[in-house]
Amino acid sequence: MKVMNVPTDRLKLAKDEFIAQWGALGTQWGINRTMAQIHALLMTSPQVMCTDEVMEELSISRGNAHTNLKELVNWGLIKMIVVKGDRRDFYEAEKDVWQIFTIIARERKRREIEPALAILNRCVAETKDLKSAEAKTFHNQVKDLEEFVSFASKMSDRVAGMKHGFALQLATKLLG
Amino acid sequence: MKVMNVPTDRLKLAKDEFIAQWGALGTQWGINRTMAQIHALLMTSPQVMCTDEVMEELSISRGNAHTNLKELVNWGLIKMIVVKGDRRDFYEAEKDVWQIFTIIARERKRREIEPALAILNRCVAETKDLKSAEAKTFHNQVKDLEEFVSFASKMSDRVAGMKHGFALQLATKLLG
DNA sequence: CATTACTTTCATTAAATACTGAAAGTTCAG
DNA sequence: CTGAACTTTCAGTATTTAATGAAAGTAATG
Repeated sequence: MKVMNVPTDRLKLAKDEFIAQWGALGTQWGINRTMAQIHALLMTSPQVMCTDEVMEELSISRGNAHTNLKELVNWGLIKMIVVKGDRRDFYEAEKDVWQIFTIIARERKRREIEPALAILNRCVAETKDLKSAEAKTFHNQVKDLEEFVSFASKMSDRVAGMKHGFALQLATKLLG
Repeated sequence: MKVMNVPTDRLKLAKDEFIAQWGALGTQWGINRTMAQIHALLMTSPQVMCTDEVMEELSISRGNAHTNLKELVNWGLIKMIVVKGDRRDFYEAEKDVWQIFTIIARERKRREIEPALAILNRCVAETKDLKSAEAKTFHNQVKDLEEFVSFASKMSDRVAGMKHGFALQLATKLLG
């Protein structure tokens, strides 16, 4: 095996650390460990990678690599790349942080906010005409929640739809 | 058993639906089902409730109820209430949606953003002085992430620290 | 059309997470 | 003190979620 020079070795250590920790974080985020690790790996890889390289690098099975690569493609966080003259599928991560942010925001909205809104709307509608004090408490609370979540949802669209520069400008004003 | 009138029955149905669905949603949010259900139950309850009432209502064990009530108190989403002349602990949920939002934002920041920042900072520092092209790619990507996450963290503080009215005003301008 | 080089699926196994219920702990009243 | 009424803990169990690896599928090549 090739003896690595010091800088490369330190890079490898930092990268492995990053991948491992990002994976652990993923679980906090409701994303599975492997998916987060693959994302970290591809995001910091200067080249596109094929399935076998990912398997090798992370010591995971083919099925696992495949499932999670597909899921990342689904989210839009990575793209499949065809290299001509090569049958293998290669993958490349989106690297622009603002893009990554908008993709994650969109996906979280779809998975977390929209179902919540659906439930809230239904519960508001189902109790609109009830007259008891208890029913009114319930109805009002759910309506407040519904209004807030609906509002948050619109805000999220608005912010994620901005160009990076504009968002930054707005935010700077806000922080200033 | 008492025969319920129609409105009460419809309320019960809506409430059960709300609790069940909110619980299911909780799992998407990385919160466990029971914790989300208890939260939904207390948030829409006109009165404070004791452990046994929660157990009864949700058909869960004492241990489970206890653990999750504690966790909700920890988050600050519910408060323990002492009723004098009664040894039992009662619980009451925070009902103001803006308060709920700021509590959840704070908690998510603590659990999701801060650990991420710690890792990113470390990886940036560890690769600052490496010279290879690959190291530079890694360093730059991680630095971009670090800057973005740090920025998002500050934004989150700023927004969650606002008074509801002010946030609303700002947001209205943004949406308008 | 048969071989090769890959991708995809899926039944099984493993790991992580949540729940139960009984036992131990605490507090207070008599 | 003692017992009653409640809270807290935790070992064991159940449920849920993720990973494996082998088998099946697909498509390009000669």
